[in-house]
Amino acid sequence: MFRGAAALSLDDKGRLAIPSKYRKSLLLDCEGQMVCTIDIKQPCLLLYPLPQWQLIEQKLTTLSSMNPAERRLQRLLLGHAEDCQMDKNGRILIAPTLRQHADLSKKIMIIGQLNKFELWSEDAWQAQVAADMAAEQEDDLALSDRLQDFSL
Amino acid sequence: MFRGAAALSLDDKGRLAIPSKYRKSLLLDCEGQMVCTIDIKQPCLLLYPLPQWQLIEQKLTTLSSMNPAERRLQRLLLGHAEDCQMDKNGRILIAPTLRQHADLSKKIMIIGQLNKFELWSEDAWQAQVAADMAAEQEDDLALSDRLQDFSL
DNA sequence: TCTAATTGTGGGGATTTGTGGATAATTGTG
DNA sequence: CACAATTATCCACAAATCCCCACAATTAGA
Repeated sequence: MFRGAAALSLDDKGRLAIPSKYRKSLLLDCEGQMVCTIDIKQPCLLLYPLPQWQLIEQKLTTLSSMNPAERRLQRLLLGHAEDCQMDKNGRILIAPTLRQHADLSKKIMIIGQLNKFELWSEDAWQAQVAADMAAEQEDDLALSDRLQDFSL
Repeated sequence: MFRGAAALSLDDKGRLAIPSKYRKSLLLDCEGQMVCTIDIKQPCLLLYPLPQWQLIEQKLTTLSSMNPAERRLQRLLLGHAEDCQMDKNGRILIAPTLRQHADLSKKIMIIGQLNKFELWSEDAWQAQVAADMAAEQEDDLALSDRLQDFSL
């Protein structure tokens, strides 16, 4: 499972070097084959090892194409999904369309989130963290059931 | 289970020597592998032996990435989680980002908290203790159900 | 009180990693 | 079929990281 954040940079060709601590497990899990798509709630990209992505695809097929919200989710996720193959140096190429969605320029953050990575522009990530921290400081009167009993 | 507080110092490279009374059990439990992340309510860091951390990760996987509050918790905890491996001298390296979050400079407190440690700057720790003591002096009109029945 | 052992601290050097650029291969197009 | 444009592979340098050794300080024991 992936965790942690790392700063790295997109080069002129749009290549992104995966931090070496993740490379070994990616080669084992999926021989470097990944799928990148957009996040529908935040200005970031989601990067899945192929097996993890296939689970998502399965779930998506169970959604009804009659329900507009579910249909929309399918269209957004599948429509933006791009195959990414790690090269011999542990780098992947991010398609221009995707780069645009997350406003990725030179300075990038890659964030491990268990079954996937999130890709953020450095500025957007810092803004997000600040916003998240601020939200956590407030008294959450209506915490979800799952969070009520969450102990760290 | 860990308890007690100890003062120690970060060296120039950001390394922290774990007090020797904890080292043996850490080597047994997890061969010195730990995970450090931020505390979302307080300016301190949380340091878990790997097995303890994995329990947290399991709980995090049950949360929905559609619910904003649950997603926020995942992002903050996982996004700031760093692997820490004790070196031959019983030291761990604290990443710069984490140091910054808890405002850690030279003088540090490490606090045993059962399944984890807390890392505080010495100043912040003393302020926190004072604040906690003051809070306990007040009449707590709205004690939680669990505290109502708590006897020491 | 002196010695020995353990713990805390500092620093040098080898290795790995991230990044940029050059060359080779492949694809698409006229 | 040839040429251009894009993509992949390889190489090299610089920077950061890790690993090991050495010394100081403290504690414990004789």
